[in-house]
Amino acid sequence: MPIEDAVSKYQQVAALLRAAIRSEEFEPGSTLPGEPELAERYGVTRAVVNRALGVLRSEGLVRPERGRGTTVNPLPIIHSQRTERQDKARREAGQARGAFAAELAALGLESDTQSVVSQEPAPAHVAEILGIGVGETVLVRRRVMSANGIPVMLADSYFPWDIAEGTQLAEVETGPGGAYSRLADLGHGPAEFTEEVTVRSPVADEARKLGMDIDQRVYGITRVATSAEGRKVEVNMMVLLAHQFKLSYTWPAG
Amino acid sequence: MPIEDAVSKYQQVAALLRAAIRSEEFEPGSTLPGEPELAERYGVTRAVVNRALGVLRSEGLVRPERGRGTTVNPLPIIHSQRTERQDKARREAGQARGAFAAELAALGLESDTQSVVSQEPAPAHVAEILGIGVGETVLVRRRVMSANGIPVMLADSYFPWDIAEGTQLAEVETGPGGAYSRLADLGHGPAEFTEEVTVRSPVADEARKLGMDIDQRVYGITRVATSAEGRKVEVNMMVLLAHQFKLSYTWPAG
DNA sequence: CAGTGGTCTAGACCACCAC
DNA sequence: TGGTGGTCTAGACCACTGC
Repeated sequence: MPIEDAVSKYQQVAALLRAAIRSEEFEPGSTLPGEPELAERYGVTRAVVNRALGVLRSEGLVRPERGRGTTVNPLPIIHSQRTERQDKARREAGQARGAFAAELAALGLESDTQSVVSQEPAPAHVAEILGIGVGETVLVRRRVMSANGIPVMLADSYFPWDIAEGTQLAEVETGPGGAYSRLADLGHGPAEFTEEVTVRSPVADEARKLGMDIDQRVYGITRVATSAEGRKVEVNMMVLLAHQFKLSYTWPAG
Repeated sequence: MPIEDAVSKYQQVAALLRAAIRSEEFEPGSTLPGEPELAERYGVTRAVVNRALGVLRSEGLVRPERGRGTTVNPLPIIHSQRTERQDKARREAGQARGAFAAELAALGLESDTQSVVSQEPAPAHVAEILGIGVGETVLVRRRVMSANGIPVMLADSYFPWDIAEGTQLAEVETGPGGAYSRLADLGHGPAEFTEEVTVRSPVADEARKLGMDIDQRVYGITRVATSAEGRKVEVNMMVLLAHQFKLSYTWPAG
């Protein structure tokens, strides 16, 4: 029995289970023994096991479900190349769906994107960035991206209405090269990108859409695309499961 | 009494306390009422209040301390301009301590950096990136950065020994413009940077150095600086309190 | 229906801090 | 020494799943 003092029991149980998962004693996608059995195995009460599993759950290692048991996260960490996405999208024009699909394919994962396009009044954050009035019309493209059927990312893009109106940006399929190629066709090709990254708890709506637990964390990423003329031509507000992504950025020395 | 069903009590208590903190009913730096008092106020047991505070603690909103009470996080979110740090450092050559100090000054915070320089065998990650053998000598600069006396960030920089040996890089004070200026003086000025960002639980050592709770999260950022000749001239492994930082990146369209 | 995990209570013991 | 938060037990009830 490796259960000692000085560190709390639930932390020790969490560490043991974490090690068992990392060593693939419990394989990705498999189901752990029930909490009562684990409690007996480690000589603690079920409350302690439950709390230990809560730690692993918050880290995204396991997903406990009432009635079904606790399963090990089947997905590997996705490496998202933030500064190469737009390039890739262009290079692969006509081929796959773009950067997200390519990044998943590199891991042997299936990708899926559900898109909804609509015309809406601009929310305050977006209006401020785009330099328009709150409530003025914008084009919104909302996407839910999944890996092997598991939703891992939300992305809501906002375009100024005077640019997007009546163009292919307002269609579900944006065509070869994606939205940035259409912006370029329209004379508003992005020349510079900015991303702001925070880590936070999900709001209820995000947790529901991503099928995640409230004690897990998300990246909130806001990307702004600026044209050569200095106009903000897109605001993309993304929400990613924090434990599921590695982000990488490359830039030249200033 | 706004305590209802459908959502768990501890989540409701957490939401009420979160709202009270955000509305500055409890000001930054102030101490909350004790758990027994909060339990009575909300009509729940102390266990529920304790768990609710655990939620806020994991979000970095409060810091409960045994014997002392629970205080509200006194620090605002620090906006870290990742792609402008090197520029700034050069611009302000001779003035303040560089990007970190400038970012804190913008928020009216005091900055402090504790540095230790040593000569060590290269750990595996670092050796692989620098293209040297594991255990070969590297110069290591370890820093603990604090805001208003509270440690918020660790940064360990590794330099190839053949570049750094006997230079000002091996001194505690790197001089005007910082380490990157010295690399440039030595003919190894960085031409490109890459940062990889993950979010994870802190290891015990990191949690101790940062005075944080184990259920909070850190950014793990690995920055690699590459010279014009394509040589990796620095690896900087950073650990930042995740709830305390917003990261921003700017880059030109490819 | 039996088994799962989620939550809560009541009570307890402890380490720690300030006085 | 009294108050703080951290943890644990024992037991209970519940929502949910799958048979």
